[in-house]
Amino acid sequence: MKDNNLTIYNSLSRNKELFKPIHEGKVGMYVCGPTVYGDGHLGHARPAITFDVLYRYLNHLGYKVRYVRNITDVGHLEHDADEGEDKIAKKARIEQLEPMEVVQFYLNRYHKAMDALNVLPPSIEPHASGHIIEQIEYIKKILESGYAYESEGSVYFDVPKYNRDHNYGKLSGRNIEELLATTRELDGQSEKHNPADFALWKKAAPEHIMHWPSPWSEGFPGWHLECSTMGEKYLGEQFDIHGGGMDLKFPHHECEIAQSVAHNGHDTVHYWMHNNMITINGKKMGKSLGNFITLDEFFAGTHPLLKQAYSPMTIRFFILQAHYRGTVDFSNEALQASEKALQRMLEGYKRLSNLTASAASTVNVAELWTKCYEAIDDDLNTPVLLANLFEACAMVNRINDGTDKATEADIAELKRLFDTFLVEILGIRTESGASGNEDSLKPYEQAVDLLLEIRAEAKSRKDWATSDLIRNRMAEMGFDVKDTKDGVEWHVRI
RNA sequence: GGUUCCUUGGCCGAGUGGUUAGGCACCGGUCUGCAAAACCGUUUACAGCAGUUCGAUUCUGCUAGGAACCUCCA
Repeated sequence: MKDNNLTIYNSLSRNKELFKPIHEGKVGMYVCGPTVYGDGHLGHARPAITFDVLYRYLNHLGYKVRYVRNITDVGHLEHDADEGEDKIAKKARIEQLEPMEVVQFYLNRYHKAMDALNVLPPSIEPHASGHIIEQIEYIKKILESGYAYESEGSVYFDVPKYNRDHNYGKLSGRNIEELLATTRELDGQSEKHNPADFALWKKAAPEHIMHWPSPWSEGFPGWHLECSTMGEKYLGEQFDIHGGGMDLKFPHHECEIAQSVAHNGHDTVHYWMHNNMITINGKKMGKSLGNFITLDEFFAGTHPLLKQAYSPMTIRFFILQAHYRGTVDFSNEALQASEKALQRMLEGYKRLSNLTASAASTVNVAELWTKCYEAIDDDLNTPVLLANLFEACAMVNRINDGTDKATEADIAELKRLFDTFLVEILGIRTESGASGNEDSLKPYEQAVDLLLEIRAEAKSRKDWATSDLIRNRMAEMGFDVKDTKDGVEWHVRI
């Protein structure tokens, strides 16, 4: 177990706080996952990567982490549908597919994209549809506590009543009393007692495809219930970290807090973390605005707004170059800059293996270690961590050029620095996606070396035409070939 | 209308009451068959106004512009 100096910005206190787990040596974290009725877009990559880095870092520190990320495959009502039709059910009907077929289709694609981005799978990935019984039990208990009421086969959470005993709005900073006072008269005929009330259980309309039996009606669970239920089921009545996008703060997370308090009598989550949005032309990239670019479109370069394809690692690097609590604006220019920056970093990493050791060092590697830990400890300041790693890169290059010297021990420490922070914690892949184990890559590498031998031979005859042909054609295939004073360097662009 | 937040050099993007962010691009030099990379060097900042201060990009207030949430959203 390492010393823990990790500070986390807690949305609840609006301050950076030193991270202290509830149970010594263990961390429970829950992150709101995707609703699987469409392909994941760049915005979905943000929380996945942000909390992947947190997960990786907590593991690095020696914690035993249980990371739960849910799959929403039921329960989100569609606003513009009169009957409160389930989004997944609606899409299924349009496409003449079983709802679960749609879920599975998009879930598989989501997993594939996450894998490409080198996002580690969570410990548990529970589906809302697989926890209907738990959600019904959860509702029963809230009804017993008196903070919910049944109405026309649906069950609603009684926000005004809850707010009299507790503070509804403490996470999002909303003054709910004003809201209650101003909106009360407008909505007299609703089955809700108050417009601010939200559904825990919703009676299904006859044409609604996904529904389950319950004590109140044939229906489906409310919008916010799954996270409270599954979080508690897998992490307990109290756990350490709950993450998600900033757009979920209200009402989703606020409702979660209310549900949990009504259910257990106390708060569940110690640290609330929210990643900011990715914007496009200054506006949030989102499903409802229709201004999103899917991850697959980025990888293939097929969207009209894209000037080229961007590799998954470029996307990951791009996201890590900004702090998770700030917005980050999409543009081809920014992505291209990230692509080049990533290449620079990877070349430095690669060079590390071929450095020549000296008797004494002119570099200070220990200081870099300290600075890297300080950066990640400071509320996951990945841009500063990357800046430090670029400093390490420059160090490697200077040692390579002979402008600086390093002992064998320092070179090993430098290598360990990259392996720890770049590979293990930031999750940057340093090898191209070529699949297969080391042994199966051997023939391929030998073939490349052979090709470059022929080129070297051509060069020695000053046959520039042949030499450049090989280099140019290889560049088209995705190889970078560079002549250095010590020979040729090559790698596959990631 | 309510709540919260943002405005940094050509672009992206950190950070701080006085001292280098970093990346990309640009320019000059070294190296090179050419290129690329690398190294050395140079250049371009903190929206505007007022205040607090010995000193503010950093604190306070106002103005302008922009965003998120208040409805499904990562």
